[in-house]
Amino acid sequence: MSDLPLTLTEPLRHAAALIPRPLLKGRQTRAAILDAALALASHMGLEGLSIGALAEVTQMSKSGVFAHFGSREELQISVVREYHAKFEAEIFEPSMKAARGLPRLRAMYDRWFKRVSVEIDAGCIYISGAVEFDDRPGPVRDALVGMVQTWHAALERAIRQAIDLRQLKADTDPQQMLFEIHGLVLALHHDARFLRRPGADARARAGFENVLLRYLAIAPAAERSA
Amino acid sequence: MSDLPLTLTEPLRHAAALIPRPLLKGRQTRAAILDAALALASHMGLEGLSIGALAEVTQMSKSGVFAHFGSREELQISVVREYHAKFEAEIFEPSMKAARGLPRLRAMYDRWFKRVSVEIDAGCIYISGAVEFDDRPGPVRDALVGMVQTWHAALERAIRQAIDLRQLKADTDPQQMLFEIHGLVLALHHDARFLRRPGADARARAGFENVLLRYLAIAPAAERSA
DNA sequence: GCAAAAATAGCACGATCGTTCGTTTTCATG
DNA sequence: CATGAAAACGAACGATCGTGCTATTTTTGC
Repeated sequence: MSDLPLTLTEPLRHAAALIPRPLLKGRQTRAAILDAALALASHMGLEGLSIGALAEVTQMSKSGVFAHFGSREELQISVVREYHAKFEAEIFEPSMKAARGLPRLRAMYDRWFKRVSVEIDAGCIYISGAVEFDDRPGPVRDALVGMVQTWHAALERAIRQAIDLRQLKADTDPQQMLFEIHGLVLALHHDARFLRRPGADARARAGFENVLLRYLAIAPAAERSA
Repeated sequence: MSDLPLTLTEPLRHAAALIPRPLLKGRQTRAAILDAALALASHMGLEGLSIGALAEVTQMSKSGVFAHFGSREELQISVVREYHAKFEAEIFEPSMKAARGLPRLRAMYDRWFKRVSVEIDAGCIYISGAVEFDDRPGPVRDALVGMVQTWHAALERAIRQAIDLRQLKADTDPQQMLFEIHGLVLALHHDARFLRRPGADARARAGFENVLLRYLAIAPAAERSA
């Protein structure tokens, strides 16, 4: 029930995994369940996630799985949080090692982009969740919205820094640019996963360069890539 | 079961409604059910569409509703076909009255765009269906893919005509341009319906102009709009 | 209006859903 | 090793799902 503070980053999650403290076995099976739930939700969507199917996959009883979350809704929220944690660890944080401004924005887009297309089989829960819960109020939707906004804010920050560094035109509208970049990722997700059109990732890359071209302060030849 | 030929446009649907021929009452209640199903699927998704809820809404018995389609899957396919018919009638066909090339492309985008954002409450089934069925093989997915491809082909045709008419640069890659435009619509759907961000439609319009700006053969000042 | 046919209702089925409760097993620790 | 707590199980619940059946009602063609 009370599940660590509501912070989006949940910094304690990994710390608790390292220290062999109480680590009451429950926490690690909970993590295992969450792992399976994440995979399941990637294929069936958050709404398609069922406790019965989850119990079968994890070789547990339904009630055993259920006890870890207290309700289906809490399970869904936990899955969203878990996805967010992984997204931050694998997409956001590594990109922060790139230099501020354009290189960092590029790094973010590259990793985001790969997560949506190339990556083996996992569908992006941010995208599928957005469609599933755009009409369905409640805590699951709220959690999803919050985390997507966190990611968008990070992207917008990178854009603003690129403007401040004179890499992008001074009159660039960060939200407009973000909108266009986000559209490319959504189109990639659609074409690659749904239409299964080959070459979608090349078009997403080209699209990014095209967007950049429009907002870039100087000729592309002079740009330095990390 | 056998439900008129498999043609995507189903030209007989309306014709049958006009001629007071057999018009076995079943057809018109079927149409009423389909209407309700369309509204329901717009909110709950195609997977959230249940025969029980549909029976309640239409004030019929479950078996009465069921009899019209023979299976849930066939109901879903019928909903997809119905949506496609409406989409063609309200988006595609009116746009064909615009002049070939750029004006027609603009008309298509405008109507598409309005359908996704402004329009009262109906979520776009092409978009939600794409996410729901990207991982789920079967006839519903096949129907969806076919109809989305039909629409994309129409857009691509308009782009190619604009190239032939020298309105767009000769080296324009139609699929690339389509990809970018499609992304704008998806981003609009996401920002307007999920994030409920105000001004998303303005950004979608601006994005379209930006894409156009890149592929336009001549300076935008010289362009004539219908 | 009558008979044939089509449309709808009523009922029941097996399955699965989320959830509850009481028991049993497993674990962490004195 | 003993003991209390935590974790997992098993069975059952009410609800809803899609889908068969068999009546019953409504519509259609003559």
